[in-house]
Amino acid sequence: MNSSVHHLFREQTAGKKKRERTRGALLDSAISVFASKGYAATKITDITNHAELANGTFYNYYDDKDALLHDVAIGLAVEITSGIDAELQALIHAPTRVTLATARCLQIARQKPEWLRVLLESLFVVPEMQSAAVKYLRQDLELGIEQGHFTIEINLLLVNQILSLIRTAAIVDPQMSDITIQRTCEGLLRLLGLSSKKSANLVARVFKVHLEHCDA
Amino acid sequence: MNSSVHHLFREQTAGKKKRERTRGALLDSAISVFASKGYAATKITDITNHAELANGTFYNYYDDKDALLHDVAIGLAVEITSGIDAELQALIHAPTRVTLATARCLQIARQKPEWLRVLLESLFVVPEMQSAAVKYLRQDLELGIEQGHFTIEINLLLVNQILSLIRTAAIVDPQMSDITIQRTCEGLLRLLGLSSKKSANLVARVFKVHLEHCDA
DNA sequence: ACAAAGATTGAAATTTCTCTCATTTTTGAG
DNA sequence: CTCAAAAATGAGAGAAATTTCAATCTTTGT
Repeated sequence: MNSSVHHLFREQTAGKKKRERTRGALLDSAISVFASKGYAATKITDITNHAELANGTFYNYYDDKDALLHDVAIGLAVEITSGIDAELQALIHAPTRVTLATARCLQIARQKPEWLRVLLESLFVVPEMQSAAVKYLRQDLELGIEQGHFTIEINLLLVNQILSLIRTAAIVDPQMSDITIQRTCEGLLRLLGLSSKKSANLVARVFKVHLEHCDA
Repeated sequence: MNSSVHHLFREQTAGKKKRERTRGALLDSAISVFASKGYAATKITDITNHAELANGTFYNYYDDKDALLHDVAIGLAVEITSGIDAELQALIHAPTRVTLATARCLQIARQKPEWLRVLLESLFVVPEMQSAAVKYLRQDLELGIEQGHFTIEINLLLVNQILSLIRTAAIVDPQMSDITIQRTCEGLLRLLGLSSKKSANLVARVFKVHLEHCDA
């Protein structure tokens, strides 16, 4: 049906024993089904059908849907952040770091729309997702304040406001066009205290330098 | 159990015929139950029990939960916006209008936490809520651009970003303390292009002039 | 006060999932 | 290839909701 569907977990478990491969199939199917029907509306049999497994097989691996979402979310988070983290290594300018991280995150959402949708749902079901996101962000925010770029106070509300801008992009424009990514980055920088002009300039520059060969 | 529960719809239908009064009871109970258990987890019988009606009575009024949420959301939206709208009549300074509207909206969320929680859930189930919110906001955004205060481009993404800041306040701080309201207003103004300093000053001023006798 | 229309009731049929487990099939180490 | 262990199966019991509807009660206009 959709040749662009990715199989993160099946790839990760390709060479391993049957048990791990089946688990991978369940996790990949969970991503597809959670993304298309929403977590709440998903039934266990939706997932096992999609994975072409018997309904009972699910219970050899997980106690319930929540436990499955937990593993899916952790897996996705590790996959996404490890790549972005590596790319940011050399960057010391906090606004650039934040912009690039956000843009990369949203670009992944374009290539793999299901991933971000599932991750965003997991924020409210898997508590450790929230705190992991907060931890990552806070470092760059502190850096930006030290550097004098961000003229705001760091608090839990602000961090959640930032996450909500990313969430909003995914909801308003599931296709995640370049313009949506840029506007989201600009909005984020304005939220952190940069002027409209500086935000627009920085986003333009970051796209030119780091993202020009990555268009949809 | 909770003397602070409001009965918007029962009040609205007090003098009317039985049919309308029962509908009002269902709507008020729906607000309570949706807010306390969440929309997805709410069963029809939760609502009829809360309204002290037989389970079958629900089906004399609505086909399903969605139809009920629709009526609840419309009713709440009208109630909230009409009050705020009246207060904003005389104000012509767009940033002040936006700040005051946001602050009032969040103050209502403090007094009637159930209302905002239900409204926010409805944004993704009742499509016309989204467009109604957009219509209201857009006027003030255009005004602010004309006045030279907002240095942004109006688009669907921006409007949803604004709504998401309000949503975030409700999620992060359900108590809706004054500090959360202020930070949300400030973040909103920064998102619209005001500097951190101007945002903080304006919010302080608006709270002093319009909101000083309204503390929790 | 009366009766027809309108509204409510709650037991029971129906639907929809979850979860178990005895049985069958597959796997992979020797 | 063999066979014990591992994994998968899917029918069905059980739990939890939804929905229907014939019977009953309440309202309201006259």
